[in-house]
Amino acid sequence: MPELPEVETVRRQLEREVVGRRIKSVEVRGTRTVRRQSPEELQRRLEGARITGVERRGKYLLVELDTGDLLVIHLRMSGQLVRAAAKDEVSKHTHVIITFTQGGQLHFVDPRTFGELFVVAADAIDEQAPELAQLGIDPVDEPMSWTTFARVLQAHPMKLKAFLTDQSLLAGIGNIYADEILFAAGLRYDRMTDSLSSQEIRRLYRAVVETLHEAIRYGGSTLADEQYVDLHGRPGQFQEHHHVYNREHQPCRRCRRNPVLKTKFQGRATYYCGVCQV
DNA sequence: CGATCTACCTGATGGC
DNA sequence: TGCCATCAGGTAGATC
Repeated sequence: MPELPEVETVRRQLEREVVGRRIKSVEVRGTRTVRRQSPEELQRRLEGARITGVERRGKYLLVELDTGDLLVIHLRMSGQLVRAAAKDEVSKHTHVIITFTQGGQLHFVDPRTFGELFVVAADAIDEQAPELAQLGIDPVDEPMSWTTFARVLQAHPMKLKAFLTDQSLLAGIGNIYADEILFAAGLRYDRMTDSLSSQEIRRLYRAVVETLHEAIRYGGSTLADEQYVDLHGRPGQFQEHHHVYNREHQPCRRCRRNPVLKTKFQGRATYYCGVCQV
């Protein structure tokens, strides 16, 4: 589900909706969502804390607390953060309910239960959450020059889609946006990183930055299963602007003649135009 | 070291 | 209808 644009959409909404609020109580249901520490520890460290900010690194959300702790949230495939009222009915797959002292709740909903919440001390995050320390450059949060991009690209010979989705090199790009970025750059998913001309490197760099920002502008992508909705339960709109993802057999939006092709790469569906991408 | 697979889950969909 | 296989935005860990 959520990749950088969806997580960033939720981050911006959280910034408006929950910063300044104090956590009154935390209810953990089920055993999978809070698995790195006991639910009791998570509750103890959250209850009474005031939220001071919401940051994002790649696909991770970092909710900053006035206690010096961070609430780290990863939505994985099917996680959602949804605002709710105490009187609202709690859906079947709601695994964590955070209630604020001023009223209102935040629900963590996740049918597939791959998503995760945990609390760490902000100053111990690198030791206690090594997966965060390993993240590469976030192309939206940490704008980089195209020469920096080129250096990272050329230092790691691999196929372009593997490069784009490697969270330790660039943080935040997943299966949808890798395909959309490669289409925008006019490059095939299986081109090698070290085979690109400097013009192609610049095209890819521009495509990374522009595609992600454009997707954020449209509130991210929601597919037919509606696994991604924003804080207010609303779907994104960027799927209407996809050029290749989920468009197998439909005409390429650039050349308007050739059908979008679908193949499998690294076990994932991969969409591309066999003519416009070289 | 990289690549390839498998596991973690529920639910939707399509073929028979 | 039902049953079974396949697939879905992600990532970590095992194995080769």
